[in-house]
Amino acid sequence: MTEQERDKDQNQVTIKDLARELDLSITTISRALNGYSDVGAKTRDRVQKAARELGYTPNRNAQRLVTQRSHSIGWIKEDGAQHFVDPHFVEVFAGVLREVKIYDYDVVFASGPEAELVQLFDRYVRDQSVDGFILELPRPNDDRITYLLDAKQPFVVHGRDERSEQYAWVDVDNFGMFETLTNLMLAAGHKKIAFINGDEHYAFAVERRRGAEHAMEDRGKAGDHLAIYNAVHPMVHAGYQLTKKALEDKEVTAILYSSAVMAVEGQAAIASAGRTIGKDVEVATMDDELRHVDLTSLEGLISFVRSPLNESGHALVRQLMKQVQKKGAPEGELIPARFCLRPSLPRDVVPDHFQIDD
Amino acid sequence: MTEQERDKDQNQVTIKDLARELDLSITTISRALNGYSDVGAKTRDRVQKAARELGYTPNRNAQRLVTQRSHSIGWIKEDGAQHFVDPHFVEVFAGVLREVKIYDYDVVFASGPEAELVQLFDRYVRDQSVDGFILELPRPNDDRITYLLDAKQPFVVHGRDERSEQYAWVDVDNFGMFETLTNLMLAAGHKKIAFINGDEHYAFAVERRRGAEHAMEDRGKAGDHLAIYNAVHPMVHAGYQLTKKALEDKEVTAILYSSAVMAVEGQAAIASAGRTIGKDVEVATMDDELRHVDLTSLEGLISFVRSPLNESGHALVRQLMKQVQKKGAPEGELIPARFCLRPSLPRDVVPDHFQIDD
DNA sequence: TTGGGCTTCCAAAACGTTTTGGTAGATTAT
DNA sequence: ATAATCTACCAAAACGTTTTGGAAGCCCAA
Repeated sequence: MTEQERDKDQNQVTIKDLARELDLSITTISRALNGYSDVGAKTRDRVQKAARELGYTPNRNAQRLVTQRSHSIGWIKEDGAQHFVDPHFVEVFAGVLREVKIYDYDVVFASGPEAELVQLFDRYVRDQSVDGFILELPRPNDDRITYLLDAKQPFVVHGRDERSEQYAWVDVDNFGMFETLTNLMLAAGHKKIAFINGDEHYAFAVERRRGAEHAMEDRGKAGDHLAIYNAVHPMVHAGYQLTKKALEDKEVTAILYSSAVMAVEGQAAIASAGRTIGKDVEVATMDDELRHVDLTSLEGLISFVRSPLNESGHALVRQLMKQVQKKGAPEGELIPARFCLRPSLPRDVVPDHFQIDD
Repeated sequence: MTEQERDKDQNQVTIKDLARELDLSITTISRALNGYSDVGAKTRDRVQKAARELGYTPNRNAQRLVTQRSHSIGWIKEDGAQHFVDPHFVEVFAGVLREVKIYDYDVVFASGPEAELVQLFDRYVRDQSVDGFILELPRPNDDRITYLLDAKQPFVVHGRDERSEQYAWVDVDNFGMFETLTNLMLAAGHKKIAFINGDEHYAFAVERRRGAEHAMEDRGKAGDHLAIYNAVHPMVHAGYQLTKKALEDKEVTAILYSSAVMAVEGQAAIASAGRTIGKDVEVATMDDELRHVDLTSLEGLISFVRSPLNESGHALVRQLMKQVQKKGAPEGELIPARFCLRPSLPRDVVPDHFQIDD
């Protein structure tokens, strides 16, 4: 075996090699590479140059052991859950992966049956193989949150439950967004509104319904009506089917969608009901800016509330890192939303904390 | 701070604690826990009992350092690629996550721009933070494969390129499946066949086309015709659109789909063209058994080639683990496919290496 | 001259395991 | 009785870092 082959095979160059090469102590090498001030400028440069030339990369496993930091965050998901294949999840995932690189962190991903989820978290905690956790789609009184709070582990939730004071979360203003969309439709004179919502098994969908209902109570006049339809797994083409159903009521003149995927599907149902978007029927949808959903066919015809899930992914990592690096207490972060409204809808109904794109 | 709180906070119980508690050496503890034969049966039991009771969990970071094994595999994906949100990817992902648990391995996931992918692999290799890699959708003469072969790292590819002799891969018989489907249609007397294929930017789609074409050359008679349509990003509802286009040729009586997603979408286009599935037009599709695609509406009406992507995920891990644990050389693995055929199609056309479900 | 304060370096301990190369004592074979 | 083998244990080294607690040399002020 030649020297080169050995190099390539495994013999990583270590801090000790650098020390020998430069005739310095390993302490000095370490501190030079980590930019401490107690090493002279010229030796620092010498060390860094040598490190570059010899292709030194610190061994993460040694660092992990001594610093008690893994430089990894854990993302544990329920196995077999339908939301695993949800395009929304993948979008957040992509955002997270992009953001962790800034902190030089890795993401370790795992899944398990719902009943073993807490055990799984516990193993990662005791393992010390991650420094914190991301979790999503909290349920009421979520086991996982209880465990992590108790174990005093850094974590961040995408969404929130009733204990949201106690931990870091990232969420959008689900209530406010759909309250406002409903108000917009009412203000534009629509009396019967259909709301094609998601599965109310999840907190975000409940919040959205509550927001819409609150607007009806608040601003709706006698005779105004809100009809809610839920897309429940494993309904296929729920957007199409539910729109069709909604339009059986001929008096419905406005439709709200909880997801752009459904809005796109609804388009065909509206057409086949003999209605015309933007004329017979006013449409608005939540738009998470999913990459694989092309909305160009709807651009200009309907209104949007935009809040990119990518951003949520970034925010999740930032909130988690803040805790891991002990640079701040856990806090909630609301991802802003932008309203892109058709001219037919009155701007002044939108509260100030939302942005309006024109 | 009470004792309990300290416990909960961080003070993990180590092997040293067990040694002190049981008045044994740490060597013996270690060997007892790892089931070596040079420790007596009763001490072994004592140690394991104590470990359980004190809640001992070996520190992975220490193990990683000393064993030079990370017990993790790396999965690095191109950032911003459309296939990130592909439901097919998520299905394989879920399969991988389920299988790694058997080996007590973790998955670390990362993404990066295409141009930096090889660098990223290199960092993980030099880091020693993973023991091997999974990669997918190889391109001709793929950089990543070149790098990993050169670095002598264990890895496994989902799909294959022209160097498939040199590394481990998991794939389905794309060529054979579509050759057979085409033969089936020809044998049933169809003269004009439409093939709604995927994006031929990827090797699997090219293979499928080649398989179909090969059948035409081999078995087709004069006047037989194969029309190929490719779903290319960012086409929306490609299944619907391409089917519509395909049926403009009234002589087309058979349609093959490269993906069940498109077959479901095609259903509506077939209906709106005034044709009836199973009567006017014979349909067959590849079915990767995606969880979120409901095929019940097509059951019995069309034929399927089934090859669950979950299985591919499992096989990927098995092939990789074999290398990591030095239990075998890299080899290719073909995931079997099952044909579920309508009665109108002749069984005897299907080669023996495919299974037929009846 | 003495002592204090910088600057620049380093030896050694520590992180928590696994593994190597034993040894002491009991058992068996000669 | 002695040698060989087997059983059950252990001390110490190793993995590759970071961090602690100096120390040596220098400059400057008193």
